[in-house]
Amino acid sequence: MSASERVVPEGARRRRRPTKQGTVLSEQLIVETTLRLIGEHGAAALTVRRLGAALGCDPSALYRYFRDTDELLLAVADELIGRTMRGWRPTGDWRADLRTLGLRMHADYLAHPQAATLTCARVTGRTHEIRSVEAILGVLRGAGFPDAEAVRIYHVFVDQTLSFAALDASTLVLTERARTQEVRTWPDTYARLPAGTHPNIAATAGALVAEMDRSGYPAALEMVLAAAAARLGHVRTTAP
Amino acid sequence: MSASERVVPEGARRRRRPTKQGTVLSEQLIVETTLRLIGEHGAAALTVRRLGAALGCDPSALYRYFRDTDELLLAVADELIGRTMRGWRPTGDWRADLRTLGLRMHADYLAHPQAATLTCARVTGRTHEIRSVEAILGVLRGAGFPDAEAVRIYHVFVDQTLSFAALDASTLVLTERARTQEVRTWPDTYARLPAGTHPNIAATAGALVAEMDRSGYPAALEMVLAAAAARLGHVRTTAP
DNA sequence: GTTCACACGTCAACGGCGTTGTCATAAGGT
DNA sequence: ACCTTATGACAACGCCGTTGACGTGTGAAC
Repeated sequence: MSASERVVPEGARRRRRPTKQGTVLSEQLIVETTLRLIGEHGAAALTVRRLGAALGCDPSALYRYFRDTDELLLAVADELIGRTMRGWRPTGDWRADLRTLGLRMHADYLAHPQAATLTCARVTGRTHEIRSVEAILGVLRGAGFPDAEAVRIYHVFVDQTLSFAALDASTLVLTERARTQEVRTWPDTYARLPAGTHPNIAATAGALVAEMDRSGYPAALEMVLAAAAARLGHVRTTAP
Repeated sequence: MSASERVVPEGARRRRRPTKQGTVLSEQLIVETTLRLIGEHGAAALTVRRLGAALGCDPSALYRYFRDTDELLLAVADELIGRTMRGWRPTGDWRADLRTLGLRMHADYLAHPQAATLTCARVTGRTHEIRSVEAILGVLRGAGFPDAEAVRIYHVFVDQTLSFAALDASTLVLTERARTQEVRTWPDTYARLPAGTHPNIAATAGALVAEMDRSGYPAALEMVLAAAAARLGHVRTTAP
C-alpha cells in the first residue's frame, strides 16, 4: 500500500478501533492533542513519536489520518484561524476594533508558535480567512476610508500583524538554550559597549534592554493606526 | 574534552591544516559555503552532514568552529546584515535615511530568501549587527528624538523590516505550484465573491487583486515613518 | 634543523527523528 | 456467524545533530 492510499478521509471512516491503550483516534482528537502538546510542553515537544505517546497509540497510526506532519500542521493551522476569529465583533469604533483584532490575532498565533511559523505566510482562501477580509474591509470602509485607501491599509494591517506574529513566534520555537542566550544578548553584549566606540547604544542602554525584551508589535500597530487616522482626517477635510 | 573547549575562536587559530580532500577550513569559508548551499538547494538542504560534504571535510570538523548549528546560523545572519549595511551612509535626512535603509534591508534579505527565513528573527550580538544598531540609533537621536522615543522607533523599524522580509521571503521559498496557487487565490477566489454575501470584498475587488500582488512593506514603512514624523513634531513644539 | 606539544581533522557511535512495508486482528456489513 | 478490510502495531530504514577518542601534521621553540 502506497502512502497516498494510506490516509482515509475523516468522513469515510467506518471502523473506530481502539488502540492498545484504549483511546479511539479521530482527526479532531489528533488536532486537539497536537495543540495541547505544543501548549503544554513547548514547540520542541511536537514529534510524531511524542504525539503518539500522548495519544496512546503507535506513531505510525497517525499516518492513517494525515499524509505527513506538514498536512497535520495545516489542519492545526485551520483550527487556529477558526479560534482566532471566533467571538470578535466590530463595535463601530474603527480604531479600537482594529487594535483589538490585531492584538488578538497576534496573541492567538503566539499561543501556538509552531503552527504560526508554518502558517502565517499562507493565503488559504478558506471560509475563516474570507470572513476576516470582509470584516476588516468593512471596518475601514465604514470608517470613511475611500476604497483604494481601505485596501492599502487592510494590506498593511494584515501583513504586519501576521509577520510580527511569525517573527515573535519563531523566537518561541528556539531551543531553551538559544532563547535565553538571545534574551541575554541585550544586557550582556549591547549594554556593555563603551560610550567611546558606540555612543548611541551606550546612551540608551537602559531603555534598549527594557524595550527589546518585549514584542515591538503593539508599538508598530499604534503607529500604523495613528498614520491611518491622520490620513482619514486629511481625506475628510479635503474631499467630504 | 568538553564541548565548550572544542571551539577555537577565529582569531586564535594557529595551525591551518587541510582536510583529506585538500580544503583549508575557516569561519569565513564555512559561512559562505552555508549561504551557497542554502541558495542552491533550499533551506532544507542545510544539514551538518551535507555542509561537511560541500566543504570536503568530516561533519564533526565544523564543531571546531561553531558550538552547534545554531551558532553557525547566527554567523550566517550576521553576514547577511553586514552585506546590507555595506555601502549605506546616512545623509542627515533621518526620514530619507531610514526609508533607504529599510527598503535596502528588505531587498537584500529577499535576495537570499532561504537564508532570510532561517535568520531574520535572530539577535546575533555580532559586529555587523552592533554597527547597524549604533547607526540607526544615531540617525534617530540626531533627528532630535528623545532617547526613549528613539529606542521605541528603532525597535519598530527593525522588527517591522525584518518580519516583512521573513514573510515575503517565505512565499519565495514555496514550491512553484504552491506559490502560483497562492497568487491566484486573489483573482480566482476573492475577486469572484458575490456582492450580496461579501459587499466589501466585491466593492474593492479590483484594487484588492492589484494590492495583494505586491509586498505591503513599502506602505507599512511609510506609515511608520509618517507616525514618527508626527511624533517628532509634537516633541519639538511641546518640549524644545 | 630537530624536536615536540597540541590543534584540528577523522572516525565511530549514540540516541532520536520521520516515514514505510508488513502483519494481525477486531469491527461491522451481510 | 462469516468474511472483508480498515486500522492499529511492529520493526526497520536512512536520515539527523552531536560527542569522545584518536592520531597526524603543524608551527613554534631552541
